[in-house]
Amino acid sequence: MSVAMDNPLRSLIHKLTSLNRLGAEDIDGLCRLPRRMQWVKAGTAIVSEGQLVSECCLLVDGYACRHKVADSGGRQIVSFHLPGDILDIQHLLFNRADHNVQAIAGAQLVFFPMESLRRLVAERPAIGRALWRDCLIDASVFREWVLNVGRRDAKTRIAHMLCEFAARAEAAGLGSPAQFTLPMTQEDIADATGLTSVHVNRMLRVLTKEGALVRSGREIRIVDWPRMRRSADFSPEYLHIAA
Amino acid sequence: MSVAMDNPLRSLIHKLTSLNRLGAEDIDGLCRLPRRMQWVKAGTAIVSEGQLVSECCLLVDGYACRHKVADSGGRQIVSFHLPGDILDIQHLLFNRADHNVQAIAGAQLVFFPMESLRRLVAERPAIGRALWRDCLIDASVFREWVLNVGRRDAKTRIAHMLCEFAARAEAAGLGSPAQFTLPMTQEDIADATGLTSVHVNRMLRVLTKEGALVRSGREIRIVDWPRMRRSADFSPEYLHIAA
DNA sequence: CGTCAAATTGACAAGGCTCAAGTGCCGTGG
DNA sequence: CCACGGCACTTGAGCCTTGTCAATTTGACG
Repeated sequence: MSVAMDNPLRSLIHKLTSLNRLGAEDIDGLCRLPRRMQWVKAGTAIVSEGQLVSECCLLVDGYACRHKVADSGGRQIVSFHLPGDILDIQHLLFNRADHNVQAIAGAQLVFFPMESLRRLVAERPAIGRALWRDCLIDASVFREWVLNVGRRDAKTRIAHMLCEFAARAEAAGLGSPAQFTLPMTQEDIADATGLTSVHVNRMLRVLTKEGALVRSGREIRIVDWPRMRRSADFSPEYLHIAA
Repeated sequence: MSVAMDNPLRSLIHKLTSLNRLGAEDIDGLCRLPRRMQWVKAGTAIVSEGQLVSECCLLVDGYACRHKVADSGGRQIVSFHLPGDILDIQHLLFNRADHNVQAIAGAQLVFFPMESLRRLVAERPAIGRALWRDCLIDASVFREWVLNVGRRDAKTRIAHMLCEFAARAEAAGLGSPAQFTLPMTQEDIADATGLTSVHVNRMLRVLTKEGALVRSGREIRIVDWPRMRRSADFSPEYLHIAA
């Protein structure tokens, strides 16, 4: 089987397998999908709101986010993405993008023709179930973000965002949640939490002074995870990470 | 056919048909699903966070919302629901609820055993597609709410929420978007917009004084829809309402 | 060593919150 | 039919969290 060697799809297969049991034929179908790879540099717009979309984008390496822009010019990041994440599976059933997708750091992407993916989903229901489940998890995370941005104070919001990032990075096999490097600027954190970069900076410093975390540059070390969890009002259930 | 007479499912069939073309057998399958009806009074908890869920709840009449609660005690409504909406389709693939569902006003509900629904989805892919699309629309609405709560000022937020309600009420066949009656209290509006009820009250008055809308009790008349749309930063594309 | 983006810091302004009191509406029971 | 009670809605005053503006420092990299 070409599976184990099929590097660019390894993270995808790992994720889909964790979402729903897949058979050899399912995995084979994924590997046979036509695809093109592309490397993009930090800040590149991958999908733009209003655009007609005919490909599905998988993040293989690096980081990305999805965001919307208000009339006032304010930018709201609605999710961050790690390697293995599918960035726009919603276009399986929508033609037009209702939000933007952007690379945060440099990123390695794989594009699948949406039409082939649709065919594969029709032929292999197990893949459909896995993808559907992925959409439902996305939605659950959005709900938590509405709560985060709507009902938590600045310090808690930022702490929560950091906890989520840590938990998802661990689940994606990127290392311990106790220590990680953020790919995004403080301005990005501000856009994700509905704050300003100035205030994010202040609150990060408070969290540091309180001993919840240690920073050096963008590297974060969470000293006392249970305490951090508490002060972030973070419970990982909404991420629906398989046990 | 029993379809046209099958009153409690009419709004569901209408909605699913608008999401994906359904054949007679699909509709027949829906009508044959075992089901129980229940009427609940205003404020009833329909699903609670953490609960194991084995039924799927359809809102036939009345209004409901989904919400989460922060550590601080703050409640954040993450969506409102109108007749025809499925309140917890995510439990098709999750066992446990990650948020709460609650009736806003009195509501007529239909419950389907989740297991039968799973079987139907497996047998009738067209229904699966319609439901999947419904989930994707939910997710799109959540993204817009993250933007609304994260990056718009109080007045715009509230105006946006009203526009969304009006647009969805019209799509659900409940009347013109220019005139409608809100089922929720100002406290509910506050919990949906991440504000306090006091401030919601003040902003509603400002919107009224500015001539954007006319109120009498909970009845809202939007005088100048294009202007309201503009001051709400509202574009309905994210609702993905079929043309 | 120069450049540029990102991070940091301070002073001040303001949007929205808190607390508190009062009003109006509507259903219920006498 | 009217009095009562409860909930939602209003309104005001003062405070506080967060935003704004602007200057400076730091760090990565050529």
